Amino acid sequence: MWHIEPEKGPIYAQIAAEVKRMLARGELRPGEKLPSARALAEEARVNPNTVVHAYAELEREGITETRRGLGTFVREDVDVEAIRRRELEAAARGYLRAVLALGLGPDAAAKVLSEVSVDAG
Amino acid sequence: MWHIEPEKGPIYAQIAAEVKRMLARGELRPGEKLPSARALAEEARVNPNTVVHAYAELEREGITETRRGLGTFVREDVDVEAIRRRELEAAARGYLRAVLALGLGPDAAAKVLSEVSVDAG
DNA sequence: CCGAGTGTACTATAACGCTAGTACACTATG
DNA sequence: CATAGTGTACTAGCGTTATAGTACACTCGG
Repeated sequence: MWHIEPEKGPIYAQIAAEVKRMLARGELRPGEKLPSARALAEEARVNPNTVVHAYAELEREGITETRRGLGTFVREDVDVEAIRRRELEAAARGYLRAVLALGLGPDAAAKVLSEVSVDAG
Repeated sequence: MWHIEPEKGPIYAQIAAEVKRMLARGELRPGEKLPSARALAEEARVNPNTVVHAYAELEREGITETRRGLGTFVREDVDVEAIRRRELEAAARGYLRAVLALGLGPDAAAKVLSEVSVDAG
């Protein structure tokens, strides 16, 4: 679950993104407690400071709240659907931008998308 | 043309990617000379060393060749279509992976793609 | 031969992300 | 009160990326 790829950008950002994805998938719900910074750091083989950084980022975005001595929790009032939509559209825009930058159009974007698979190759 | 966004990953990687995109779009052809490191550095408001780094990366990938005292050139034998295809599929796979990570399927990926536009929002 | 343009090779500095380690404050539970 | 679990706040060091500056080697054209 908490597997980190050091090659793909800042670790703290990956952790924050994974939390958002878990919310979008329903594996994490409003009000639920996230793993403690120390626990998640150990599980993901990462420095506790890095997890703290990730949690701070999530709090900055209004997704979590931190209760000193208690832990970090998903806020009760998060709009999960909005988060999913936002992440989804950001990914789609990024893809579309990349395709246009290659001099091709939305049609090509859709076509290639239907042809690829996620595994290597 | 050579506008760099410091927020989006290593500058040298952005420069290398832009060269590949120009190849894919036909704005740069096999045998053509790239701007000198110093010239491109000035135009992109970037350090010459950074451009050298980018060109070295392109050479490592077999896309360019460097002739000392002359400049850096696109190799005559580059397969432009292969580069375009590779970049395109990499983008598509990245998008698809992101959508699947959100707990949705290829159908949703296609649907959202058809709805978004590249400009903000 | 000379000069301009080019790539190459260094040194040094700085910011950022990450790691490592330590100490302290707060909360709940026994 | 004592303890365990938690968040918070530091200091220090490392590697990568980028900047700045300098010097040198090569190629071409005049």
